[in-house]
Amino acid sequence: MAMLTLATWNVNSIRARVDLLGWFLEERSPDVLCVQETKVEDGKFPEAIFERSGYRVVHWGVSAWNGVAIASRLPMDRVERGIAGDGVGEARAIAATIAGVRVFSLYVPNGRALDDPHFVYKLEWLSHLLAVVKDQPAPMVLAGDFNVAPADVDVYDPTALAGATHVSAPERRAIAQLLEVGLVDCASRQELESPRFTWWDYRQGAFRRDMGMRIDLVLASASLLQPSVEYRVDVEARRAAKPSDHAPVLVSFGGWSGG
DNA sequence: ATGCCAACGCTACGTTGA
Repeated sequence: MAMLTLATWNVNSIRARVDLLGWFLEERSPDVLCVQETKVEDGKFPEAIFERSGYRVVHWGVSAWNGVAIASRLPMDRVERGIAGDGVGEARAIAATIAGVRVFSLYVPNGRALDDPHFVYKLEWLSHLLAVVKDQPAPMVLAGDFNVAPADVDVYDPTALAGATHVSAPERRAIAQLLEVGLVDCASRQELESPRFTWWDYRQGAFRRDMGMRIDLVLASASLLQPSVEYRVDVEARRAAKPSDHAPVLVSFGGWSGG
């Protein structure tokens, strides 16, 4: 079988995105889709969206906040909720093994402000993630909304964002540490024509003005990117009616094949 | 400094998001 394509998408409520998600699965048809911010409890999760397009799906969510899922056309093994696999705490991580690759769908805490206790929680959560990655044998893929723009080029205006979350040194250090233990930021191989940003605020016509940030990341074991990799941001999904404020990111891995 | 938009929930406006 040919290379596998993985997508990640913060849908900002899966029930509000049923039609657009159905379109995405049919038109883009990734082998694997990592979803964040489903904002729904497990009992009300709309599994049928995935099943009618030929996907199986695993989800961890609670009412209203957070919520993560992985949908796959291939079998999923060793499903674990939470980055410790303990299924406690906020529903921000779910993992499964697909065709020999450990896949994580991640929704990193926002942080709110640099002097907010939630920011400490964000850094601790990322530190815990690093420990999990160090213990996890390659190959793996970390996909999701990291709520960190790794570099100044990943935001529309670094000056305007000075002092804000998502761009601070400790947050960027946490991402750099993930790269130091063997993961590669797939956007570093992006096609020139792909838009850079993955999130644009709903307000003030930010999308039209391309006032965005790249905060949705796909970090993968280096072996998966050989002999080839393709990366793109699906800006059409952000341009659609009733969009999420995030666009999907799609990565095709030459070093990952199923079946 | 705030609202600008969107989504949620014991349908009404406070909370969260980034």
